[in-house]
Amino acid sequence: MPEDVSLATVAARAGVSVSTVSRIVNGETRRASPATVARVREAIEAVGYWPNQAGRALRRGESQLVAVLAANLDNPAMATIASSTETALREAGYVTILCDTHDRAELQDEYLVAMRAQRVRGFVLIAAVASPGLKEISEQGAPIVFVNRRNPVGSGAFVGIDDRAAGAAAADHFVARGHRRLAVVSPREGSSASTGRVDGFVARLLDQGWPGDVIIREQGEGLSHLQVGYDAAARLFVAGAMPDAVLCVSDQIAYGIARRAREQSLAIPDDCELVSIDGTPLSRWVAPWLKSIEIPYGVYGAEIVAGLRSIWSGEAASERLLPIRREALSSGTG
Amino acid sequence: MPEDVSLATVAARAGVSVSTVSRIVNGETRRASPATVARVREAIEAVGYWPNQAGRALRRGESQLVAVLAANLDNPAMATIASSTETALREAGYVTILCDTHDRAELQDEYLVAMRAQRVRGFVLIAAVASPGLKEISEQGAPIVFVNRRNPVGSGAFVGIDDRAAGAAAADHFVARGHRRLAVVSPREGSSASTGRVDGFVARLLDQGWPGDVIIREQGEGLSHLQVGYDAAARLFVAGAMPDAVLCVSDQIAYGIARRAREQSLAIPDDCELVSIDGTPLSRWVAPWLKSIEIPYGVYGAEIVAGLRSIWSGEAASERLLPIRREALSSGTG
DNA sequence: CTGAAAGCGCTTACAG
DNA sequence: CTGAAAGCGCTTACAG
Repeated sequence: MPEDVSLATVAARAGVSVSTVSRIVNGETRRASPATVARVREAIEAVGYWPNQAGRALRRGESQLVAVLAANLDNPAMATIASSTETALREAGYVTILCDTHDRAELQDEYLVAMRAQRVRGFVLIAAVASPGLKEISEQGAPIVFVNRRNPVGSGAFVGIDDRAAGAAAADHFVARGHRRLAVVSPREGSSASTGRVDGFVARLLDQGWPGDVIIREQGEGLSHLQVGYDAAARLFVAGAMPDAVLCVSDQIAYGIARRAREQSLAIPDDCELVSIDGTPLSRWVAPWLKSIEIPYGVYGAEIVAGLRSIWSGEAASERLLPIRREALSSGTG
Repeated sequence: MPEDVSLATVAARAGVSVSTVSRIVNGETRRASPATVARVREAIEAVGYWPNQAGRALRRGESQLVAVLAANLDNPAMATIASSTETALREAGYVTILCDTHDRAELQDEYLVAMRAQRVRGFVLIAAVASPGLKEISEQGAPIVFVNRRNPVGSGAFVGIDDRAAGAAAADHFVARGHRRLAVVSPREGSSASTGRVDGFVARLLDQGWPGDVIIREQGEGLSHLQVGYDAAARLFVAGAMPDAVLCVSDQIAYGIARRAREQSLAIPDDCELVSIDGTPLSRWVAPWLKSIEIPYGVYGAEIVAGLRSIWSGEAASERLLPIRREALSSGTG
């Protein structure tokens, strides 16, 4: 095991005090003689010194840890966001503690408490669920950035897309393609993201004078969006009432619908066009028939870090809406 | 922000010393009077005390942090392992620091150094790459569990499957199905897992007297296994030399091959059967044509924690080979 | 330009 | 049954 090398070890070897070593380690080299700096650096190298972060955290009263709580890492979109956040945090000098809440309120609270005990510098909540603990810490003003789903029990900094605009874009696409019977599928327990997308979709159609009864709003049950789509499609794909086109609020819902379509020998996209608001890279490989309004997951990390920084510097909670990409709508197989 | 409540706060409120509070917090209640315990517990509750982990780590000389370095969280199998590890560690009282090394040696080393500075209690390396830093810490005897890929620069505890046996099982399956022209696709830069699977597959066929020249060993280039499969399939799918069946060392390779097949209007599995060694849950949804030898990712977490524990208790590095499931081979569409 | 000293919050022998 | 004290490794005013 790595022997523990402390400031004192380095100081002894370099023949200086720990204060001096500490300053040099922290980059305060200008008020030390070049000779001392060199000697100390040599000693650091020689003994393989790395600052003990526990000591530093204790003294400074804060760690470099940031807690990222994700609802479900088995969801590729969530995993991609988590990964891009982790990368951006590392580049900014922070260390990511990742927690998978499995979309469960108690687990989320358990993590919130544990992370507080770690004195984390901030929280990133990817698809947060409502919970007493969340309410408490968000009211206390803990530094939290909400991702994809807005704070379900209050307000706060947010990183995501303009969900209503994305829904409206899908509506425009379907209208342009001449579809007549439209549906939208979302999970029964709707997050702010889901409801925003559905609402934007429906509102745009109503605005254009569509009769409400040709817009099917189907909701699905299930632990995963895969299941949600599969469940909803069972009610959607009934003879004589097939929709021409379906908006799926996520890629995984589209996968679930497609599975049901296969089982019922329906052809996607010939019998029914599917469009999602998501567009994860994986879809291009496993679901070439899926058209998507793309969410720029790759840049989430940077925005999330920017959000944390703005909170740390005392600015008001910001709302960062990233631009969606509609190019993939016009290409593809459909 | 959460005010910092320390042992001293609790002690003052309960009218006892910090020593007493500390003992009670740590469950050493038997040598304290019931009245005191009750008073302290009330005080803890009242002020919302949670032990500062930095203080505890500093004093104890070790944290409850465990570093999990994964090569690529965008790979669903890796994300699933990471998530199951995180869950198992939490249940065992540890906190997971997750790092995505993007399969890059320098990044892996950067993380290794940073995690050492955090005084993590152990490392979990999912698909480790060879790097100088890894060589150093593994030689120093740091507590490391290698997952899926064995230590590329030495030895150490391992959690994974019997790769050769899995390859052999695929061979048996193809033979039983009466296929004549067989192929196996793996990444060019092979990990211990890939090469083991390929070797086991080929060895079993040679054992049974197959001529070596009807076994195609194709390797693909690419950052992801998706790309690897897509690349390899370009050379595999040539008129007049089509294989009857292809073993893919991962699901993602199969997805890549399937994409190429679609582009060339080949029917999977009618023109060519695909079998993978992986069997992630997602495949059942997006690739129903894929048969798999299933790796039990769900139980990896528990085994990894068991591996860490055995290292901590001073036992010799263990090799934990989890049972593969072959049931999915005989079902499915193919 | 450099060092002695205090103190962050915790745990743990030790004394009583 | 309980408390005073030391010390984990660090940073930072303060003194020189």
